[in-house]
This record gives sequence, C-alpha cells and structure tokens, in this order.
Amino acid sequence: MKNKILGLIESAVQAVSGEEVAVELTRPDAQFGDFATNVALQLGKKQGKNPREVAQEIIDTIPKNDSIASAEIAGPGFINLTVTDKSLVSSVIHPGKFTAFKDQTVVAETNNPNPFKAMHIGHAFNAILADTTANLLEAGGADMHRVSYHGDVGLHVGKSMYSLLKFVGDDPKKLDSIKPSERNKFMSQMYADGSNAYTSDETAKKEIDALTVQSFTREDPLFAEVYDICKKWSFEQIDELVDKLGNKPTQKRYLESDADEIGVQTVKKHEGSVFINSDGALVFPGKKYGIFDNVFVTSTGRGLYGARDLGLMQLKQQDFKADKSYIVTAEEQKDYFRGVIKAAELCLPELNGVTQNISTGTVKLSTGKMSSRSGEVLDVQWLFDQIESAIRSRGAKPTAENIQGALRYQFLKVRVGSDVIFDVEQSVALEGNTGPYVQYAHARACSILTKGSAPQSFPETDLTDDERLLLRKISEYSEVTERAISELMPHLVCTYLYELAQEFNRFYEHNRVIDDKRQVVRLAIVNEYATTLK
RNA sequence: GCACCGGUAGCUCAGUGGAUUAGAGCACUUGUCUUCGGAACAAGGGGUCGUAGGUUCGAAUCCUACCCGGUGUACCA
Repeated sequence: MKNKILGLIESAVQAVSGEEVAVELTRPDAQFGDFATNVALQLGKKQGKNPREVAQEIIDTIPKNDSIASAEIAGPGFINLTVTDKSLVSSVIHPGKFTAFKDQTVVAETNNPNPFKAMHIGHAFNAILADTTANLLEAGGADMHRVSYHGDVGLHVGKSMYSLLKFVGDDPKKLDSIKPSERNKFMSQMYADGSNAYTSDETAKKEIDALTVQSFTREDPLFAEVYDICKKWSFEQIDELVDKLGNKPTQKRYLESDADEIGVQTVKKHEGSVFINSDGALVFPGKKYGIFDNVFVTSTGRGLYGARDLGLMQLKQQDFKADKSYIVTAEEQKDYFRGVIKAAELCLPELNGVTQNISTGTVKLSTGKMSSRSGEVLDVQWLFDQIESAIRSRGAKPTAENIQGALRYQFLKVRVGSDVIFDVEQSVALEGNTGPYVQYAHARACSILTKGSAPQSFPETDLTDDERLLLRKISEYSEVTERAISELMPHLVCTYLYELAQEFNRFYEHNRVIDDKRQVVRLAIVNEYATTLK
C-alpha cells in the first residue's frame, strides 16, 4: 500500500514542481491519518514558495483514484493522507514479498561457544541474535547457510586441561563420576581454576603454556584421551542448549583446529606484502588503516586467533562461495574484526565486501559485569531454570515455546549493539513488553477463531473506528519487516509486534466478535491479525 | 593519549531532521470487568532528551567543544 500511495504523491509532486524530489511517507498518529509527508516543506524551501500553497497544489494534482480517501494540509505544510477502507483491507490481505537479499548466497555463524568452558548468557544472547539475523536474511530471500565455529585449541584449552588432568590423575575413568547434568558446571569450574592458577602460580603457568601447545598437537595419549572426552561432552552440551534456545540447526561445524593451518599458511604467504615481520612474529599493520597492529602468527610460528579467523573465512568461502558472510560477536571484538577483514581482503581479493561483523552489546547483571575468568558467570542452564520456575509460579507449564518466547524476546527487543541489563526479577516477568504478552495476544485470537471460522474472502463493508485502528496496525507489517530485513534489526519487529498485540487487546476489550452482528467482518480481521502476528 | 560505542521519566528501553501534548514497559496512584483464555483494558502523577554553543522555517535527532560511563589499543580469546 505504501508504494502505491508513494507513487501517487511522487507523480503529483513532479507535475507541480517539474523536478524529481524524494518523497518520504511517515506514519503519523492515527488521529492525523494513515500517512504523512513533508515534501511540500522541502519543495517550498527549494523554490522559495509558501509550503502550504505548495501542499495545496500537490493535493489538487493527485489523480482521482480509489486509494486515497482524503488529503489535508496540516501545520506549516505537512500533508496528511487517509486511505480508503477498501485499500486498507486489500493491503492487509495481500502483503508484499521481501527481496532485499534475493538471489544471494549467505552464510552466518549462528552459535560459537567454546568447548572446555561453560556456555553462559553472553553466548546465548549472541546465538539468538545471530539466528534471528539469519531468519531475517532468509525472509529477505537469501539462500541461507547456518554454521558454527568453536575454539578447540589455544590458551583457554590449556587452562581447562591443567585442572582436568589434575582431576583425573592418571585415570580418565574418574570423569565418569561427573553426571551429564553437572558437566556444564564442572567444565566451568575447571576453566576457572586453571585460569586462577595461570595468574597466581608461576609453575602452573609454565605447565599451562605447555598444555596449550598440546592442544594443537595432542601427542600425549593421556592428554588426548581426556581432551577427546571433554570435547565430546562440550559439544553435546552446546548442541543441546543451542537447540533449547530455539535456534535452527546449523549445517556445518567449523573448529579452530581446522582453520589454523590454512590461516597460518596464508599469513606466511603474504609476509612482506600484507604482513610484516617483527622479531619473528607476523604482524598485520592495522594502524595503517586506522585500526591497530595485531599479531597473527607468533615468533614461535604458532597461529593466533587472527590467523585462524582468516583461515575460517577461506574454508567458508570454499564451501559456500557466499555473497555475504555474517559473524556476530561481542563489541570488544569490533576493531579486531575490522583488522582481520581488512587483512583478508588484502590477501584474498575475492573476499572483498563479503565478511560482515555485527557487534552486540554486553549482557550485564545489575550486580556488575560477568567474568568467565573468575567464574562469575551465569551459565545458560541457570537461566533456563529461572525462566521455568517463573512460568510455573504463574500456574503454567513450561514448554519450549513459552521458554523461548520469553528469552528470545528479552534479547531481541533492544537495538542491535545495545547492552542488555539482565535483572533477574525483571527478565522473567511476563507482563508488559515481553514475549509472553505477545504470545498471549495470539492465543486469545486463536481461541476466538476456534469458536467461529473466518470467511473465505474479506466482506465488503465500511469499518468501525476500532476495526480500522487494528487493520491499520496490521497493514504496517510489510514496511516494518522490510526495514528490519534491510537493516538487519530484529528489534523493529519486536516493537511492532508489541504494538500490534496492544492494539488487538484494546480491540478485544471493547468489541465482541462471536455473537456480534459484525461477526463475519471481525472474524476476518482477527484471522489476519493472528496470521500476521504469528 | 588515541579510536569506537553510549548518556532520553525512579528503573529498563524505543524514537536519530519535523509538527499540534518527546513515547512504551516496570514501579507507584486510581478505576473497569459476574471476560470470545485478566498473562487484559482505562485514567493519573513523573522528563530543562549529559552540559554549553552553533546550523535550520523546524533539533532528542546534524556540527563543534567539554563532562560522565563502557570497550579496544601486538605474540590471550
């Protein structure tokens, strides 16, 4: 509908002014109409005319049609437009398709918790945002590929393995005493202990450094056995928890150990051209590009995460030949990724413009920042427990749908990049701007629809004010979603759905559907509402 | 030091050039309802949009400076 109205206004503007002016239609308060434009103000300024007179000329020039019911001048020269009921209804039952990513192959990492550590709330936030971004891309027509990437080598593995080897002594069977449900917590504790030892104990530090090297080579049989068991545990946990978050499955799992070699080779190949040698280390001189210098390969020849991310980009490109590749990370890594992406584009010109880094804010507790090093993390299991008990305390039964609805909405309703302040009490509250409120508003509508079935086609009729308000809100779906897709901003959808649910609840409160003389029309409206919300 | 992100109601956040009252939710106050699932609806109090200048017919929104908070700044991830 918006495009149709836009077309009408644009042709009128061109006829009046003889020039191409970009017309913008906004959604004013319902009392002012369905659309508004300030084009007469812009034109008036440009041509030195009175904006209100320009507005009147534009209105007079709009061709007769069955879409616009009225056009009025307001304030200094705004034009408020009200569409006909017929046009409104038609726009609701024939929403447009989204094409922002049509014919594009897109790959996204939709989860990336590391094995040998606990999966915490930050990982959950990241995974949910990445998965939802992938949903938007898919809705925009992309050929979507979801993958994951995990750090199975490096210092954090050395730290965990230090504690794990102490725990098992020389008998890996001791690990059997840890129950599956305790493993996430256990691994978290092992990592925290190793991490503390690393900073407080010189001898431990040396051992951990040696174990870090082992994470790449795995030549000691005992190390390899414990490593394999715990890595398997970790991925079982990760897969289970990611599924529980409501993420769609990934089709390929990448590991840092896979990406390391190809990355290191690429760096070495471009020594002198892209990377510089500094005391034996291979450094990307990011400062030249306004970022910061960063070591990709150590003076001992070991690949660091920069080299591995470079290798990963190549692996993904071999597998998918994607037009775009999305990586969602915490904002701390924003500048780091600017550097890696720049380095990748210099080494591999075919990657130009492919890799996109979306940075998230931080999940914070009202009590302070979480730190995985000191062990003060809220692991994901704890979070599920909190939400489940909150749902039970309402006398309801926790289900995958209501748990995911509550959790995902909480993380997605803020603008991408904003921090999420995780207040335990508020996060599990089920009123107000929350997932459960929206789900409830859907359930109510569905309940009505079981009591009377919606007509095949929308009846021709004039609408009451309340009916019109609800339909007007439903009609915003296309333009809101289109924007959410092109800007990859899920919160726009959340905000809209909340407003839509509010509008429905207002309607519900004041208008009967079943056994009302307007039952047929109202069932049609409720049906469109439920479909849109879902 | 430099770079990036942020500062909007008591709290958590939308709004990033447009108006006639700057919006929600939570919390607080007061109502509605013997309900098509009350996890509802309605009304009210509460804001010099960090500060000071500037641009503009028009600024929370753009520019400049400053203040406050967060993050990053080479062999950790």
